[in-house]
Amino acid sequence: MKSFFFKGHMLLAKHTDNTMNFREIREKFLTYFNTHGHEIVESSSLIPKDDPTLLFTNAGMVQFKSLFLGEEKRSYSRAATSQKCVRAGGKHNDLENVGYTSRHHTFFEMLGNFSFGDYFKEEAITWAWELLTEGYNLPVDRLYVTVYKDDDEAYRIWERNIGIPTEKIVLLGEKDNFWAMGETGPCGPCSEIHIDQGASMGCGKPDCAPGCDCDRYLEIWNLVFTQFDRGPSGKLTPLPKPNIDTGMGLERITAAVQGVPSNYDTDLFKGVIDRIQELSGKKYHENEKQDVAFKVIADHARATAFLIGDGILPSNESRGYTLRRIIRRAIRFGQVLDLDDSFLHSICSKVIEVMGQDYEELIRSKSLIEGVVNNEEKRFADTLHYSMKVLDEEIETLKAKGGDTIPGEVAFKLYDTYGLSVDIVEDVARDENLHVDVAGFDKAMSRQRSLSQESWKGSGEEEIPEGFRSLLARDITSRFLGYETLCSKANIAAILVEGKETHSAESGTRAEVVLDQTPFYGKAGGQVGDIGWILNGEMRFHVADTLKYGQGLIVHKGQLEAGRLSVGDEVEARVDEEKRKATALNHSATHLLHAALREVLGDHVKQAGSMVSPDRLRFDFSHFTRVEPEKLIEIERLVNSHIRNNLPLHTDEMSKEEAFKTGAMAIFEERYGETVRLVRIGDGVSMELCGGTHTDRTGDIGLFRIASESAVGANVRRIEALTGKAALQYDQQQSHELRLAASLLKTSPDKLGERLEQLLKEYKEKDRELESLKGKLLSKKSEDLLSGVREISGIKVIARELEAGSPKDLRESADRIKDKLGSGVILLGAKQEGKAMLTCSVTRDLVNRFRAGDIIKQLSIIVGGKGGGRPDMAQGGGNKPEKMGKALEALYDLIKRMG
RNA sequence: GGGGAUGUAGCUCAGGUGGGAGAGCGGUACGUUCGCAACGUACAGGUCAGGGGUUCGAGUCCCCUCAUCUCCA
Repeated sequence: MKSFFFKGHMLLAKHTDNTMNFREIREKFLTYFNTHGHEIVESSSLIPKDDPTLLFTNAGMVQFKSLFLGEEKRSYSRAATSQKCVRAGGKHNDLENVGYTSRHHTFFEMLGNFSFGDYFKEEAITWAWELLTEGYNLPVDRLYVTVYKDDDEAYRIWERNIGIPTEKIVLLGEKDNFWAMGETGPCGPCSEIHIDQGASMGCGKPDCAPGCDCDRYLEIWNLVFTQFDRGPSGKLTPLPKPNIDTGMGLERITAAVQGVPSNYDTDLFKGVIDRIQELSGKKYHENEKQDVAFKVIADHARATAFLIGDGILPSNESRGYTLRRIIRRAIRFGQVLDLDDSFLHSICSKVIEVMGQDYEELIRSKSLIEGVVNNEEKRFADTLHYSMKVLDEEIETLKAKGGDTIPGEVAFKLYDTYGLSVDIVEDVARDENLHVDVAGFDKAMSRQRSLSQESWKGSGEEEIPEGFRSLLARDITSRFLGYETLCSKANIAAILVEGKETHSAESGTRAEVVLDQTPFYGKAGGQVGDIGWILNGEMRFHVADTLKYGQGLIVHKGQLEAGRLSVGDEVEARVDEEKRKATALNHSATHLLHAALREVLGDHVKQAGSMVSPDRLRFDFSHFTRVEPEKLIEIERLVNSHIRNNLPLHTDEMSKEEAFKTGAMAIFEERYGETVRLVRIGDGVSMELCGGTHTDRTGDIGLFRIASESAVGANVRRIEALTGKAALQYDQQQSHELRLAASLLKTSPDKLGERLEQLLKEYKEKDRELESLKGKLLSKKSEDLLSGVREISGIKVIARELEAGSPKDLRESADRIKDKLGSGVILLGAKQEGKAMLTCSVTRDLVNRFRAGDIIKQLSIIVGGKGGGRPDMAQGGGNKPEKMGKALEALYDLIKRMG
């Protein structure tokens, strides 16, 4: 990597000590703050937990939000992170800008240091300056700072303590330098550090300065001083303990340190761009249009790899849809570089290579990432094909009308409904010598935007209820004893009734109880909460469900059946043993199933959701197609053989690093603490990080049966299965049904298939026989009917009532008579369930004189209804069957008049 | 979360205003042919996504549900 700087950008990198690569830059940041007492916290997932307001983690402070709000306490009050962030979709959306600038990304890493009521402005500013100028050796003369106009304190620190000349301190207003989490809540002024990239990068205006929109002054670090609480009225109240929240994009600081003009010229992107060059045969920095494509593909490949690595799969809604758009945008720009065949997965592999050493989730998901991207490339080709067809039709109708401009509405419909982007429409239009009304398109677009914006309610992520947030804020948690015991003594730590804390509860009330320690397992990791009882002498509280909030708040939800409950009481907590044991069997079986799926279907299989209850287990996993029945049998067989081998299960607590070294599987959706619990089955059969409760040996499971396999959404399948007693019951039920079916068919279960085939064949033969008999009967009848033919004005006319079950039967009778009659008018009627049906048929030679449709319209009125049809055949009816005779008779008069 | 589109034979799809469920490809059988490809003939294959409603009558109109696609947030 070092060679990159020397060879490629020696000239650009003249002013800094440029031997640092991006990993060293990241490392330096973290160790710098670590030596200043900061806890180095791992990046949280791109899926924000417990936060309905966000689609993706988009800043370093996201995982600390509850600390800033004072809702949670941790062992540290200073932290530093390098946080994975995505800005695409949702409130911050940079997707459309990526490629056209040197700074925008959908995925980036945010370096940040945070103070939770600990140090404040002075330290934040001093450290930031020291790290930039001494740690990273950025040239002092090119650094500028901005300060919020009313923030005298920060101004003073910059000027006096740091010694920045006043002409290099720029005062900015609310828009640029005042930060708020939302309409209300914590907020405060901020101060940014900019680097002057030289006049050649700028707009050249005389008043160009930090804060200008051009590229000359690049913001590299934003220091936010959260010192106020904004009330609903807009009034700012100083916080008793102000916070620090800073953010510095790794990509930007790397570009600055390495002295390159664009983030895409840093070693973060070098390998990825090289791979694109190899695949396309095109060179980066050769032509502007192609460079856009290089940037888009490089950026989007990073976002794609990281999003899938955090468990997001392409779909047609929400997060999954944003991922799909990112993938498709990359594919579309691939066409600019003549990258037609599936190329993106190969770029993603390169991303994994470059970033994987610091983000092991990428390596763990390698085959999933490649498989998903491959699959998406195929799907995209399908929708493109379909939408192009619609466009062709639109162009055809446009040309037929003699127009030369594709209306904005049409372009919008193509985009909105069929997913065909405007630039593709424009390309096609150019070939056809047509224009596109882009202004009209934009108008339709902004209308759609405002409509959608109004309806945004949140991402659907559950928030922790208010009452429990306040318990967490006071550090009230419960020690979990449930791995070792199902029954223990405990003290009541809190009681909530209808979401509000209270000191005691009377018999009969529904309540939520928190104990200082408990054997009850709170719903987590897919395993349902325990049920059971909390007892004390006369007092009897039935626990119907157990929930877990935050890191360790376990809540027993249920009803006080007898006695009185008060905070501080000593009680006995007893879990329903039978239910818990059944759950444990299902949970251990889930691990075996997961392992078997990976063995039979491949490494791309990853848990995408799970539900473990006493009755059954449900397992959702990433997979691209239906699981064939043969594979299901194989999976079932594999799990059962592990059960018969009666393998031991071991659980160990260890550090996260240690656990990952063992190669254990971790589940995307879980946020793990520093110490994790590793559940091992046998000798390497299964290793998963899991907080759930398990059985001691696999043999306890007894029997494992897959009950169903189905689709949940794009790329996700679901298996439902049973174990132990439930599996046996299921089996017995199935074989009972089988025996019943066999005995009904007078055969044995093993010959049931054969017998059914034979019966179906017979059934078909009988059906055919029935049809032919019906036909014979009809032609016999029609002969009878022919005898009733009357000649009116030289036209053969038949009007008769017969027995028929449906309009179809009537029609067929009429057809037969028509065949025999040669020429004439036929009217047939039938009664059924208080209704009258009529069918009129006119032979081809007479349709010019008599129209069946007209005839039936007039006659249907007589039976109290309506009718219609074609000239040669028409049907009608009404709800007065008693008038049938009159209607039939009326035909003769009608023919007389019309003829 | 809000909007648009699609759902018909194994596959790709057609079915103006409500009035006999179709085509092409594929499948099976037979034929032309030494054989293959090709062609011809015949046949099989359908809960028109599911449920409710309007109507004498619904693939078609209305309402609900589901799945897939797509745009916005």
